[in-house]
Amino acid sequence: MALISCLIPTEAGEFTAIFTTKGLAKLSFPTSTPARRSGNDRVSRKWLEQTRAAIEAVLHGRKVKSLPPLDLDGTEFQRAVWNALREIPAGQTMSYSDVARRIGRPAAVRAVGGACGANPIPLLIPCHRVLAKGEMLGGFSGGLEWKKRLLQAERIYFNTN
DNA sequence: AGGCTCATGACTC
DNA sequence: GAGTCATGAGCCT
Repeated sequence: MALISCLIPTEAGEFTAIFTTKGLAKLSFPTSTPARRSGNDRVSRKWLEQTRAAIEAVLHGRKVKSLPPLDLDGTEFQRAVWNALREIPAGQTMSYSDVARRIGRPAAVRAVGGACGANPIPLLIPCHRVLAKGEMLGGFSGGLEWKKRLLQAERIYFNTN
């Protein structure tokens, strides 16, 4: 499967998106050393624009209108978790145990954390809306600073210690 | 098959 | 509040 790496310019920097022929497979936060080559001319303008608009929406805490098709690579369990995350509306949160219950595996709390960490498409699959018990921050693959920023954009309250 | 790591949470002092 | 433990899934070797 061909992977096409694209640069998505936003006000928060250049995100890197990886597309397959079937859809968006991965999204990475801006890095200090951005990829020199981009395949932006090899994927549909529509997908690129949907991706860019969706990222901007989340950065501003607004509802995402439309997403490109997603081409997710993961186990059944991970997909179940990711699907549950996509049902969390902007401005709302769930705890890791809430998510575990939601997918019918109430004891798989830690595994939910693992699946969140394996989420290939942060922001658009809103793993930042998953907090630990007591509105504690928990973790974030892109770094806690990003998680805080995204939560603040959605006016979501969280505890710090 | 076994061991190790967790973005957890509940429990003990 | 620090220490400890059960726990499910994933990723090694």
